[in-house]
Amino acid sequence: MINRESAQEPGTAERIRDSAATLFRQKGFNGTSMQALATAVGITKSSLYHHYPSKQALLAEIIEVTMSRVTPLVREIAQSDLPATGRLHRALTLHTVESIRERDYVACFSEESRYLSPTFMETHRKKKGEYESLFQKVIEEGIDRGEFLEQDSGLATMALLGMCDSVIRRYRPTGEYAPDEIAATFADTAVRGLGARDTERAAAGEVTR
Amino acid sequence: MINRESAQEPGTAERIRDSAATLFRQKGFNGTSMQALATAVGITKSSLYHHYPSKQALLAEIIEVTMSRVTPLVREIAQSDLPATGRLHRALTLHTVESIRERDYVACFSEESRYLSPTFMETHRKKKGEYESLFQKVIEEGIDRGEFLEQDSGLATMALLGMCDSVIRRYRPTGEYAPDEIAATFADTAVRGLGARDTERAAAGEVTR
DNA sequence: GTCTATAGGCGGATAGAC
DNA sequence: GTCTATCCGCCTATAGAC
Repeated sequence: MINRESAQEPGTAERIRDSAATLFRQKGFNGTSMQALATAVGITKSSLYHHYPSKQALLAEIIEVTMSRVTPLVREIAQSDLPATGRLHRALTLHTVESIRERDYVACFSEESRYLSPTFMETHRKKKGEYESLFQKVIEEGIDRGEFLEQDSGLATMALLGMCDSVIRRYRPTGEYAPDEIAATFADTAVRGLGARDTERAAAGEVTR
Repeated sequence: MINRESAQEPGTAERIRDSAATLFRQKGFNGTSMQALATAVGITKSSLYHHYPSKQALLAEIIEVTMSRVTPLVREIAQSDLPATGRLHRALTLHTVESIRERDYVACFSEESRYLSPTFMETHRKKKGEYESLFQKVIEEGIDRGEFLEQDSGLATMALLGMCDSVIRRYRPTGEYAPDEIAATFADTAVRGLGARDTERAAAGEVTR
């Protein structure tokens, strides 16, 4: 049994998905036409519909693939054996690095998912909630153990994920900052923002990706 | 000389602008048709063009109005006589409260400005840079005076503004949090994230709006 | 699996009457 | 300042040949 997906040559469906993610991030979902996508891929507009039943389904697929890939990685960190401070730092670093490394896909997830039709949206909302609750639980544990200051964990989760998500809009690959540098700095600022005592030790458990 | 703009009854141009801001935030610039806007205002599509020459000009006007209103308020705080920590806290609180209170307009500024045509974009980029540099300068002063930890002020500005901007996407007016509460909490988290020693004193200079 | 051709509607914008 | 009528191009999506 050969696993085509994880292998070398990308199939047409995957090339379409990649180009779509890039265009959706650059021009927005509603600013990208199927014609423009077809041109980018190098096939005709009609051929797209052989691989995906609709533009909506294509967006949904991009988002789904992203969630399915990143969620387990964050879950593993969140459920590991470190102090909450270290787990939060590692999870946020991973989240931020992925947001830069796979920015086309992640941008579709965080910026363009609002254009999902009601059917797709329902599924998406649930999975996104589960993903963010991974972070919130770590924050709650950190508060309970006295690693972080007493505070509302919902607002804290909003603040920290909002901060890290912003790299998608603000990061420029030509810029002066390396992805790892940004991710580490953001995670530092984040855990310090919750009132963590020893940011240094938290950073020690950094992910290298 | 009567100032029409600041008075009671909004003219048609202003009603169009308000409706447009609401729709652009909800459905996105490219997801909002001139027909939908006309219906929301209660006039015909053609009548819109008597007040604004194009959809682009309408978006540009919304963004311009927002910048012109908020920038002086932040500038006054940034150039006031408080320690950097207090100035940053007050400025971020104002920024966040405004992002909630005038979310339709601010969302057009922060989320939809990317759809501006090159002509309008150039002007916008400059003014946005000036606005954000107000925050960056306060952060730099805070670092120089030892109020904040030694760090890259550009990344810090990205992180903090990204965090506060996220309320636009994440805040739900039906939610459990009051605007002031969110703004104060975010500002607390932000200045703490830079390593400010006394967040309490910073919060003392809170804005009430 | 890709193509040509086309359906059928909606997009932004304009002309010109009142 | 608002209307009706209209231009024309582009939109998503489908039919059906190869």
